[in-house]
Order: sequence, then structure tokens, then C-alpha cells
Amino acid sequence: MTQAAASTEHARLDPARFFRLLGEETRLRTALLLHQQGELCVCELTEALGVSQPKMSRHLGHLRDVGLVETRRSGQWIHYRLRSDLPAWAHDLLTAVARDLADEPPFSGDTPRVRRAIARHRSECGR
Amino acid sequence: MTQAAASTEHARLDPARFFRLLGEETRLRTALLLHQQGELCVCELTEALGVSQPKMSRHLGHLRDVGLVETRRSGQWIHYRLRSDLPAWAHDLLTAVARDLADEPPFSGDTPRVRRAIARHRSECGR
DNA sequence: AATTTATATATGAATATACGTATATAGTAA
DNA sequence: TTACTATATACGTATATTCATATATAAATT
Repeated sequence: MTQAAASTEHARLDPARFFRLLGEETRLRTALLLHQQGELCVCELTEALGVSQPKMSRHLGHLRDVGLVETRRSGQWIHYRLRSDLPAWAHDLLTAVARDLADEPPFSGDTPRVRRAIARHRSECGR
Repeated sequence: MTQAAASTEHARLDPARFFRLLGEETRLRTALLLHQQGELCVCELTEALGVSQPKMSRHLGHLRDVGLVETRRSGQWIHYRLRSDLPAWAHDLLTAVARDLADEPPFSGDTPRVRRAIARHRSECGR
């Protein structure tokens, strides 16, 4: 199998597949929150976006499958972040979109909600 | 009906819908060719992308429905171009993607093919 | 008017996607 | 071990998307 290769370089990010990925609002909002916040655990995203846990998990799974995000486990929590080795076009695109869409709905409401979710999570769960 | 409004300002371009639109390879290639060439008629696009006429027409219809392109009829030909009043984020995005993807497949092959298609069309059809 | 060319749309089948609900896995704590 | 929390997956269903084929519209030409 191609496991070793997959872990070091990622399968070339297919542009059309990448756009299809961002074509679902929950995933687009998730990508923008990750771009903005750096790293978020599933429960923070679930709360910030107001979606069910399986729905959040499934969409994160898609983002992972296509290679947009990577994960880090810390105890019971799994933290998601944008892959650090995204192609330039993907990174530029997210930056441009985040800049231009951050202050219009539904994205504008996500920022305060994710901040509250982070605050709550960090205070409730030690540190 | 909202005809008058629709013709002057366009219905706010929904970001997720916009991405879903570009999530289909034929439409993504089409959008990049229009960005690159400015204006193309259906037959030029059909030939450049090597797709069937109904398929090309349907995808152009989607691009039109979402408000990414506008058309101009000239005799029997209908010329498509990107809308001039796209929101900044959409325009920036297309520019960034065109710049970064132009020289990798399948986009890299489209440029020479569309040039040939344009040359043939212009020579065969007067001027 | 009849024909030809360019473009658009309708129809039906195949496939893909999203969602809710139920359940599985894995870590933590008791 | 048992119980609890966080996250992931499976399953069935509803809906959306895509395509090929056939047909419709509209301009140009004869």
C-alpha cells in the first residue's frame, strides 16, 4: 500500500474535488474557522456551527479524505487544523475567501460563537 | 416577477453555491478559459474541452444561473464571458486559481486547444 | 418556405451526496 | 471492570447531480 507516501506528501489535491468540498456550507464555514483559529477540536466546531455531532464528524472526515486538514489527538480530543503543506493556490484561495467573507453571514456569526465555544471548552476541561 | 432587478444587479452570489459550481471539472475549466480569454462562444468552448454540445450547454447554463457569467448574442453565436460585476472575493479567487493552475493538467492542455478552436472559428466564419 | 447551423432544453437512468438515527471505537475516570 | 465522554462510522432514505439521447428554438442561408 501507499501508506508511507501518503503520510509524507499528500495525494495531489484535485482542484475540482477541493471546490466541491467547499461547496457545502458546513464545510466552508469549518475551513474558514480553521483558517482563522489555527486549530480547533471537534466539540468546539460542533458547538460553534450548531450542528449535530455525527454531521460535524462526517464533514470533517471529508475534509480529511481530500487532504485539506490534518489531525492531532490530545487525550480524548481530536484537534483539526489546515494542512501545513497545502499547495499555494489552495492556501491563497482560503486566505482570500476568509478575508472577503469573514464579515458577511453566515460566516460573520461564526467568529463570536467559536470564541465562546473555545472559552467554554478550555475552562471546563482543565486549562 | 423580479426580472428588472435580476438584469441590473445580480442575486447575491452565494459562496457555497459558487464553490459547488467550480467543483465540476468541465465548469472549472470553462471558468478558467473565460478568465483567460475574455470571451468565447459555445462552439469554441465545446471544441476546446472536447465535450458534447448538450453537455457544454448545460454547464454554461449552470454558470449563468448562478451568476458567474453573462452572454452576448452575435448572429447565431452566443458569446460567454465572466460577469463584470463579480464580487471581489470571486474575482480574486478566479485570478489566483488561474495563475496557479494554468500550467498543470488538465488546464495546461486547454490553452492551446482553445487557441486553435478560436483560430479555426474566426477563419471559417468570416473574419 | 425549407434547410442548415448554433444553442438550449426535456427526459429518464445512473450515480453521488447529505442527513438522521443508531451504534461502534477509543480514551478517561471511577 | 464499569461507566462516561469524545469522536467516528454504518445504514437507510431523501435529494441532487450528471450524462446520453432526443428534441426544440432561433438565426442564417438558400
